[in-house]
Amino acid sequence: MPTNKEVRVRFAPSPTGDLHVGNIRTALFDWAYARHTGGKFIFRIEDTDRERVTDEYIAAALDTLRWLGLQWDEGPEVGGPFGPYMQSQRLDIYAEWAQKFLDQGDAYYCYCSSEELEARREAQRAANVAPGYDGKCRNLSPEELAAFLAEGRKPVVRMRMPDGHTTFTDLIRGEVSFDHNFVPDFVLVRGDGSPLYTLAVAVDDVMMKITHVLRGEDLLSSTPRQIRVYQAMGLSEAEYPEFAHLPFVMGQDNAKLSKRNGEVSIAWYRDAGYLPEAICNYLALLGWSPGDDREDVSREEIAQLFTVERVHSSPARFDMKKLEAINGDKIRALDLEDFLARVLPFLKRDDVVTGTEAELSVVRQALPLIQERIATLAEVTQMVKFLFVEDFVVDVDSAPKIADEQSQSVLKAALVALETLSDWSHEAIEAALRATLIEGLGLKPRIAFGGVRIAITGSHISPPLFESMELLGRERSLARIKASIA
RNA sequence: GGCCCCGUCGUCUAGCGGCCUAGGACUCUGGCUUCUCAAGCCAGCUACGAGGGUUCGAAUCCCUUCGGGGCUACCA
Repeated sequence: MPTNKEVRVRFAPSPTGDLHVGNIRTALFDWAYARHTGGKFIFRIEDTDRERVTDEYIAAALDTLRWLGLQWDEGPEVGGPFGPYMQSQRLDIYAEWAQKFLDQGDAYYCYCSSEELEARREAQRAANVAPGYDGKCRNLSPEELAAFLAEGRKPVVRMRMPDGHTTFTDLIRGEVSFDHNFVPDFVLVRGDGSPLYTLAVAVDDVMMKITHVLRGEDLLSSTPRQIRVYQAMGLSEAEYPEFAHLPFVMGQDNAKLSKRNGEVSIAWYRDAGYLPEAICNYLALLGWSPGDDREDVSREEIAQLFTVERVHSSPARFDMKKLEAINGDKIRALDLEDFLARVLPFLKRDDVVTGTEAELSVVRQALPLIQERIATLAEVTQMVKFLFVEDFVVDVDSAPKIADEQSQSVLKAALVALETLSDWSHEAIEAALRATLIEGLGLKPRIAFGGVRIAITGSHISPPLFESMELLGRERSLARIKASIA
C-alpha cells in the first residue's frame, strides 16, 4: 500500500464516440478520489486505435468533462510534467519498451497470421480447451524464422506469460487471482508497429506515476496482463498501482446501457436540459453512497465524502426517472440569476427570445412561476413561449375544448369583466374573474379558469393564470380572449 | 464451453452476527392542498434468488445451486 505517496488517479477514455453515462461515472469517481485524497486527477486520451478514435470525439470528451466541472490537473490543454497525455503522441515510448521486452526475452516476435490463429482457436474450442495463443512462435528454429521472413510476414510482438498465476488485491472486490493457463501470451505491438492498449496503458500508468487505477470492471480480467507488463518494466509488487474495478452502469433491461434502453450520450442529457450538478449527483449514487440517507450532494460534497471502500461491487441500473427527480430538485434550488443564465441558451435555441433586455425582463418575472414546474431546462420553452409569440394560436389539441357553448359564454363573461378593469395586476385580475365567473355564474374554479387559460396561454397546462395574464399585459390578453370567441 | 465478477423493495441504496416485525430515496397507488400542471404534505404497496450448514442468534460467515454480467481480438 503506497502510504505517503501523493495519490495520482487517471481517467483514460478511448473516445470512439461521445462519452457516455458509464464513462462519466468512472470519470466522476476518479476525480472524486483524487480530490478526496488531495491528489492529482490526470486526464489521458487512449487513442492508439486510430481507426475508431477521431479528433471530434476527443474534443467532445474534453468539452464534456469541463462542462461537468471535473477539472483535471494534468492532461490535454493543461499539460503537466509527464506528458504528452495523448497516447498517439507517445508512440516512440511504447516502441522503446517493446524493444526492451524483446531484448530481455520477456516478449517475442510472433509470425502467426490472423487466419492461422483463428483456425487454431476454433480447434481449441472444438476440443474444449481454453482458447488462446498456443505459444507456437515462442521458440522458433532458425529455419522456421527464415521461412517466415522469406514469406515477408510482418510479426507482432507478443508477451510471454510465465507459468503460475497472478494475484492482486482489488480495492473493491478483494483478492482476485488468475491462473496463467487462462491468460495466454498477448500481443503488445501490431504487425504495423502500433501499440495495443495493454502495452500503452501499463507503460503510461507507470511513467505517469499513477497510484490508483479506478476503471470499469470490464478491464478486470485484463489486469494480469497489465501486471505482467509492470514486471517486464522492472517494477516490484510494492510499486504497482492499486486497482479498483468499478461496477457497470446498465440499462433498465439489465443489458449494458445502450441506445435501445436509455440515452447514453452525455451530450444528449446536456441538450435535454439536465444540469451538470444533477448528473454528477445522480451518477455518484450509482454504485456508491455516502453511507447515511443523504442523497442530495454537490460535487464538492462528493469529493469530500468519497471513499473507494464505499463503492459497491454489484452493477447498477440507470434510472432516468430518478435523474429527472434530482434534476428538478437542483433546478428548484437555483437562484434567479443563475436560473436565468442556465435557461437562456435554451430559449434562444428554440427561438423564443433573442436576448434583448426587454425580453430578459419578462423572462426574469416568469421564471419564479415555472421554477417548480419543470424537471429539465428544455421544458422552459413550452412554459413561457406564449409570452413571446407574435402570431398566437391555441394548440390544436386544446382548441376544441373552448369551442363549446359553455366555454364560449365563460369567455364572453370574462372579457366583459376584464375590459372594464383598470388595475392589471394579477390580484385584481383574479378578483374580477372570481367575482364574475365563480360568484356571478356559479361556476367551479376549474371550469371557469380552464377556458380562459387556454385562450391566454394556448394550452391547458401553463403557469398560474392570473400572473400569466399580468405578464402578458392587458392588450394582448384581451385580444387573445376576443380571438377565441367565435 | 472455459476463466473471472456479481446477487436486499420495480430501481438506486442503508445494513458489515443481535439495534431488522429490514431504514431512506425514486417510481407507482390513494388522500390532502389547489385556477391547470407542478411543487408540497400524509398514507400505502413491495425486497434479503434458492437450498444446506456454522452459531444461543444470520440479510450479514461458509458451501452448493440457480440467475445475471464481463473476458476469452493484431478493440478498449
